[in-house]
Amino acid sequence: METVDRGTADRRALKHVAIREYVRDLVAGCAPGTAAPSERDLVERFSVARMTVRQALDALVTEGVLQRFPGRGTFVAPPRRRPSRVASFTEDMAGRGAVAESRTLLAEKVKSPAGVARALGLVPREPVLRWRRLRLADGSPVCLSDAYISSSLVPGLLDGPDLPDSLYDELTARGRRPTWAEDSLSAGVATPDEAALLECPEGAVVIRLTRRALWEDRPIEISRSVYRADQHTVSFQLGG
Amino acid sequence: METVDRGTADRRALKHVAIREYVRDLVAGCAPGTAAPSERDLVERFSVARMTVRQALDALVTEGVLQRFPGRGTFVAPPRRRPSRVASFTEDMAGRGAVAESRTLLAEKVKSPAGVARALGLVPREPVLRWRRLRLADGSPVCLSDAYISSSLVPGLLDGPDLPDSLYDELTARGRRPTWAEDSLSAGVATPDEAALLECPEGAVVIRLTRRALWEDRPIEISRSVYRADQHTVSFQLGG
DNA sequence: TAGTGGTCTAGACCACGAA
DNA sequence: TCGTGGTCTAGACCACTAA
Repeated sequence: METVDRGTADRRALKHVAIREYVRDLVAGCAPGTAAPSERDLVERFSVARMTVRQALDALVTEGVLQRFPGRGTFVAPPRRRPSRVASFTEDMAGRGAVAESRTLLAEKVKSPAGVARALGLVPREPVLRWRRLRLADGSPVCLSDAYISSSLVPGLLDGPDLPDSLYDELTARGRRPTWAEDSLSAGVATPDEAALLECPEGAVVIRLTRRALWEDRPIEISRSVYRADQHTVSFQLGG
Repeated sequence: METVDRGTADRRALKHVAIREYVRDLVAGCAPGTAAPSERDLVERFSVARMTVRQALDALVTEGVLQRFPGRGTFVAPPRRRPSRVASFTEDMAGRGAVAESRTLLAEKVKSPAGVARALGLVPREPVLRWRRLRLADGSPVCLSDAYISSSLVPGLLDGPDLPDSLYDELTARGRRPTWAEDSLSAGVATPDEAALLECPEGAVVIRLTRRALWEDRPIEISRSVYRADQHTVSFQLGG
């Protein structure tokens, strides 16, 4: 077979990407079960080989946007139930229709305590950022959080004149948003200090949540949070 | 181009599947970073077109078994961090190295209460299975669970002479294992009844967990469980 | 029977990485 | 420079579904 194509790698003009995005737009907002264009339709419309169309549709099928039925056609897939993503307090509150605020109690570079160093995979006493905050939803205290952040991955995070509003927004902006996390949850009662800050009775039931978050398999944040149990429920979705 | 191939759909002999499984076996147990055969090697070995090899490798890349690096080659991928799967109490305990047991307190077909009917997507008063159990780990009481199961999806589940050991094993055997679930978690104190069964002081801190589990987008189980907080921590993994 | 997706061929040129 | 993966062509036959 003779030369067919310069490789089409003219950059920024990948055909399968163009087709994929065309179809994505086309079916955006369509009800599940709506028919997508057939592969041969797309071949004609874009004047490409069928393999190219299939490459485009394969991506959408893998993403869960489309579903193929041999002999029938390609259709908009029903929305996929997904396991929970790693969410920040701010996002968690937004999902509940509340506005998150926080009051910084402590923001400093410290020598990592042994437990923190182990969890973050650092040498003990290696500097880490510690950020302790009281977190509020619609103005009332919900949770007390104490986060240790691996400073080598986000240099200068707490150095600016203003502290970031949201840790995860800041990590996202730096391309360091956690890609995976493990949350461990237990219940107990508030200590006097916790009670004072959370404005609840000493001995009130609280939920304690420890998070270990990784970015690309590298530990980036470990935090302990204490929630007033009378004002908070933790929900999460599990995959099949 | 003339006829090349009978379609190869001779059944049970899909080339890309054969190649995929060959490569999967080849790299099974290999350390992350180990080189996989190059695409052109596989083309020669199997005497197929390169597109066919790519189809095979695409599947393994999507699965997270392999990673491709343009210009370098294809390599065994590092193990992927995954979000939590829907686990049963039995599996949860096994993961902690404990043996799960249970004592059935109630197993009956009842008219669904309004709340349960709503959660399971049933008509109120439509029959559902109710299964209330005390659950133990290595012999000591850990949790009290009360599950409602949509009987139309698993007819006769509690009718046999013996009750199943594990609800999820039984659902799995019937091809009805939940594919997705949402767990909601709160904390509180034990009621006198709960305290008696869990063998803990009245007023002890407990974790309350509600699960709504779906099989193929259809609600199949809703349950409420009460855990002794002094003996239990709930962990879950979140995806990126 | 016509149309759909599933599989496959036998080439091609490209950009990129390592030597 | 050579080998790798990334992209693409212009066809082909198959099984399956719906009319």
